[in-house]
Amino acid sequence: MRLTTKGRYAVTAMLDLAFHSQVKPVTLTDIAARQTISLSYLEQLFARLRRAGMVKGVRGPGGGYKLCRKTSEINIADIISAVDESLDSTKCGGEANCQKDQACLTHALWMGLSEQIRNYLEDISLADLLEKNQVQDVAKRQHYEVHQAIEIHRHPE
Amino acid sequence: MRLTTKGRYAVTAMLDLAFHSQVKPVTLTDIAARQTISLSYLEQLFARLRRAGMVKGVRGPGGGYKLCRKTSEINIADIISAVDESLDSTKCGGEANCQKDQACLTHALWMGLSEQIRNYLEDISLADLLEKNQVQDVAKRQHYEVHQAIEIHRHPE
DNA sequence: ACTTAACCTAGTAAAATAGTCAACTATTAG
DNA sequence: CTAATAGTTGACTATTTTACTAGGTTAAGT
Repeated sequence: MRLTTKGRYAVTAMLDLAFHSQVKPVTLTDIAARQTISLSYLEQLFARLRRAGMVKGVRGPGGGYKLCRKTSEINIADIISAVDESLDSTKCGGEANCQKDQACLTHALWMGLSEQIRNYLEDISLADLLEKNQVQDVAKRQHYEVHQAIEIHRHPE
Repeated sequence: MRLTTKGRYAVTAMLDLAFHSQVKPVTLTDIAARQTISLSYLEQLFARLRRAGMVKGVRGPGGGYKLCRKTSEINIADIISAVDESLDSTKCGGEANCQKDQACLTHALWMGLSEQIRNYLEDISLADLLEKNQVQDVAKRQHYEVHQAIEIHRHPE
């Protein structure tokens, strides 16, 4: 399991979706605006998330995306796996033949680490994250920030 | 702490160095040949490892690199930190202002994960890895593999 | 019909990764 | 001393991944 910014974008978007889609579907346009991620990049990410069966797209006006499962049944490891092409960190895909049909020196190390990270992230669900007060606070602020985003950048000449 | 192939290369090279440098310094040329990493890429990695005070270069004939500390005092997290420029996985470098001076939604998550991974890797020293039989076996095989690399790929016509 | 928003394709800019090349310096064996 | 060794450095190239843009098509609601 690699850890890059791509997975972070996906988790952030899913968290935003989980928070805002309780009533009706959420458009990618909204997520893009709130999380400052480009719309088309979100489309790419959500195409993968949809193929992985994690979200469902609803077309037409009033449409958007919603979660396929409950927030307590969606864990972070799955989200990252869905958007990350090569989810093995061992180069040989667990085949242990990275180098001339031999296990590479650090093969066991990376397998162990990969498992460790996966275990950690599998135990964290979107629901867990939503429960945390800090996240809710941030999300609320992002909800209303538009109205207050002005009047800051005025410095004396 | 990000996890990419770059860090893996560094750990592999350091492990090779730890194994072979017990008597005399090891040249990057040797490591490059054994681990099939390009010499110049190794030079880049070892330049960073040297600046981080983990290895020492010995010039002239019979020279090469050797470890500055004992294998039991070099952990994997330090190696990865040394070669990886941006060792924070939070985009804002722990400043919690990734987005318009606010903590991003997933800030706490990535901080926790980063710490988790670091803890895991800090507890593993080069000595630990060397002790593992599997690693020693592989290293020995790599020592002698040249003599046996033929006669495999003959299949009946 | 018209709008909305998912869905899809192709391309592209920027960054990180991986590797190359060439010049230079310090060391040491002979 | 000299030549060979091997680290040191910087600039440069190629590839891949990441992030984004532009343009469409399709399905659903009004």
